[in-house]
Amino acid sequence: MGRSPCCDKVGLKKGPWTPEEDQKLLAYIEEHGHGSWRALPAKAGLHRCGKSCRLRWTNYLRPDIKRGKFSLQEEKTIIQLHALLGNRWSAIANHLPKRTDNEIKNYWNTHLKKRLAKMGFDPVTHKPKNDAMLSRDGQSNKSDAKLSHMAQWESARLEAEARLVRESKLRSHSFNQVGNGGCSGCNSSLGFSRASTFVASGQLLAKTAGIGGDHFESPTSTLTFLENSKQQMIEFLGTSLDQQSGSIIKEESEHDWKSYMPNLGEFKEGVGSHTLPFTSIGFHHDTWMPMALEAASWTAHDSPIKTSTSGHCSSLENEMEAEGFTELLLNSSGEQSGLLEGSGNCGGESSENGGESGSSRRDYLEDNKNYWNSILNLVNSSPSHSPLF
DNA sequence: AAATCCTGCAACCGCGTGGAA
DNA sequence: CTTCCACGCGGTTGCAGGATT
Repeated sequence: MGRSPCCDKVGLKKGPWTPEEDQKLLAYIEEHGHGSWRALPAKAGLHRCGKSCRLRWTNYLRPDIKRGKFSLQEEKTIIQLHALLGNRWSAIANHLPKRTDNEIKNYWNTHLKKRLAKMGFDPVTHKPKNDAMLSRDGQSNKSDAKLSHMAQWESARLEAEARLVRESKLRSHSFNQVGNGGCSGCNSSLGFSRASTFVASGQLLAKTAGIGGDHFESPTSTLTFLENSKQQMIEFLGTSLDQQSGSIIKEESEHDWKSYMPNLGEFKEGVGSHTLPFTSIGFHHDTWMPMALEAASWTAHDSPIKTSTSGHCSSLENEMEAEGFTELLLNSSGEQSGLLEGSGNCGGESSENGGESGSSRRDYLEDNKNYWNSILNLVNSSPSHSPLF
C-alpha cells in the first residue's frame, strides 16, 4: 500500500546520470528548490522519476556533500555508531556531516565490515565470532544468554526508536499538545524533562517485558525479531527486574540518575537536541549503566578493544596490529578511558555471569562505562541538528 | 596484451511510515 | 476509519575500472 508508481512508468530513463541531466536538476533545484519530487522531473525537463531525482540530488549533487576518502575519525564514528545503532545509515549519517547515508552504507559494506570480519568479529553484532572461546567455561546457557542479549539489545534499539518518534512528534508540535500520543510520561511538563522521559520509557520497557498488557509496536522491521524472541526477552527482562528490585525505571529525579552517569552531565544539558535514546531506559544501581547500555554490554565487554589486548588472542592481535584500523579501535575509547587495561579474558564473559570476582567485575563495569562514555561523547559532539539525538 | 576476477560505487527496488483526502 | 500518495530508508544490483593471471 502506498507504493509510488512513478518508477514503474515506461519511458522514464534509468541508469547513470549524464552531465546534462545533472545540470538540469541542479539548475532547477537551485532556482525553485526541490518541492515535490514527484512533480520535479516534468518541471525540470527530466525524463526520470522523482525518486531517481531525489536520490541523485541527495547522494551526489547536493552542494554540502564531502566526497573522497573517509578519515580515521570518520571511520571511528561509523564503527561506534554502528555498534550503537546498527544498520541505521541515515541516523549514522546525521553524525557525519557532509556524508550521505548511501556513502556510509557503501563504505561499511565494502571496507569496515570486511575488516571486522577479517579480524574475527561479527560485523553485525561487533562481537567476536569465536563463540567457542566464550563457552570455554562450560556454561550450558550460553546460547540462551546470547539470544537474550540480542533480544535485550534489540529492545534497547526499539525503545530508542520509539522514543525518537515520540520526541520528534512532540518537538514538531512545539510542545503544545500535552499528554497525548500515548506518552503518559510527557504530560508533566512543558517539553520533556529527563525524568518524564524515564517514566515513559519505563512503561515501555515494562510493556516489552510483559508487565502490563500493551504491546510495544516497533516502527521498524526488527519487531519480527522481538516477537520471535519474546519468551527469551521476557525471561531476561524478568530476571533483570527481579534482580534490580524494581530499580529499572523509576521516576527518578535528574539528581538521582545523574549520580549514576556523572559523565553525562554536560550531555544532558542539551536535552532538546541531544537526547540519547538509551538514556531513557533506566539504570542498574550496581552497574551505573543504563539498561540499554548494559543490554549492549556484550558489545563493549567483548569488543575488539578488549580482545585485542587480551594476550590470549594472538591471531587477532597480529591482524589488528597490521592496520590503522587497530589504532582506530584501540583509540576509540582506550586512550581516554583506559579501556585497554581490561581483563585478559579473550572474548570476555557474558554480562549475565554474576560470579565474577570483585576486581574483574569492577574492570568489566569500568570497561563498559568507558566504552559507552566514548560513544556518548561522540554523540554529544555531534551536530545539534541531528534528529536522532 | 588479452582475459578474467575483484572491488567500489552509483543507482535501483521494495517496503514502511506519516499525512492528506 | 480507510485509502492513497509521497517520501525516506535500507538492501541489493549492475557496471566501470583496476588488479591479477
